[in-house]
Amino acid sequence: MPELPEVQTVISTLKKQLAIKTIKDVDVYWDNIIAYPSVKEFKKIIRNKSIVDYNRYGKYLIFDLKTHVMIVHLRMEGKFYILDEAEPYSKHAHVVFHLSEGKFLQYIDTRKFGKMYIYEKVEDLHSYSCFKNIGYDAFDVHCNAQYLYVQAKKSTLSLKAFLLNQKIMAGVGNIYADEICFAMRLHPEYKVKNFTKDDAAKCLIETRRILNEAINCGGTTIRSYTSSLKVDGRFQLKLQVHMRKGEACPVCANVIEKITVATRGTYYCKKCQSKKC
DNA sequence: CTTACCTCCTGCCCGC
DNA sequence: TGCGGGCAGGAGGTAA
Repeated sequence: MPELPEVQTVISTLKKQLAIKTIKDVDVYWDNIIAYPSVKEFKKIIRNKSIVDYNRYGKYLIFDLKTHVMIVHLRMEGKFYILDEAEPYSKHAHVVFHLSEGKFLQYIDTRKFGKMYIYEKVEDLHSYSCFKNIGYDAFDVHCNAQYLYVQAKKSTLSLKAFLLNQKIMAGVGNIYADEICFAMRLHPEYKVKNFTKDDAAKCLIETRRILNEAINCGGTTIRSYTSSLKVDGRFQLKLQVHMRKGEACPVCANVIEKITVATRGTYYCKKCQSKKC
């Protein structure tokens, strides 16, 4: 599923492959993808708007339409394909943007969980209603060790749930949460209330290191893309524990286990990540 | 305040 | 082979 690094890769690719384009029209084949405003309003606002920039916050893509912004969350399986006029639509294309210069931008999403929003552009991102429960992006300057320490000390959450909580820090999903727990050598159920200042600092350092590695990985695959944009699991090659049930821990060779933490499938090494309280 | 559970969806995997 | 059931999962919602 697309987490911060995958979203960053999509943004970089859109920026490179589309640059500035005008949206001539939009087709919506599944209304529930459009979260705000109504489908009718969405279509009306977007027509003849130019996309002047592409940005990211947490796991959200932000299309800068000068007077407005279009914000997209890919959720589980959302992806964008850039097509030329003659190419056929995918059967999972739920929203199709007709762009200038004969380009089409298809939004593909087999599970239809993704969401799109359009707002009038304002200075403060957090005033968009879709961001009202979104905390600082993992790379935001406000997301520092002291901030994480304060959040951890007043939280009842386990480390994994803390990392997944977008209200605290935005961008980490199920895959990278497992990798961060492993890098910290802490059990995913470790209560973050027990964090020391060093733990908070390490949490931030490992989070950013892992996300950056994944971004660099995604970045290197871009040049092999043709007309379509796909973010597949190339980073999986580098995953230490996630999806590795039954395999040997890369550090101690103990068998990696799968449990459920915060209702999510969670992979960890019992030996390396034993500290649990 | 927290926590537990439901909803949205489809593809895939399992057992029969 | 095919059919039913269970499962996975980000985030928002509601109930307790």
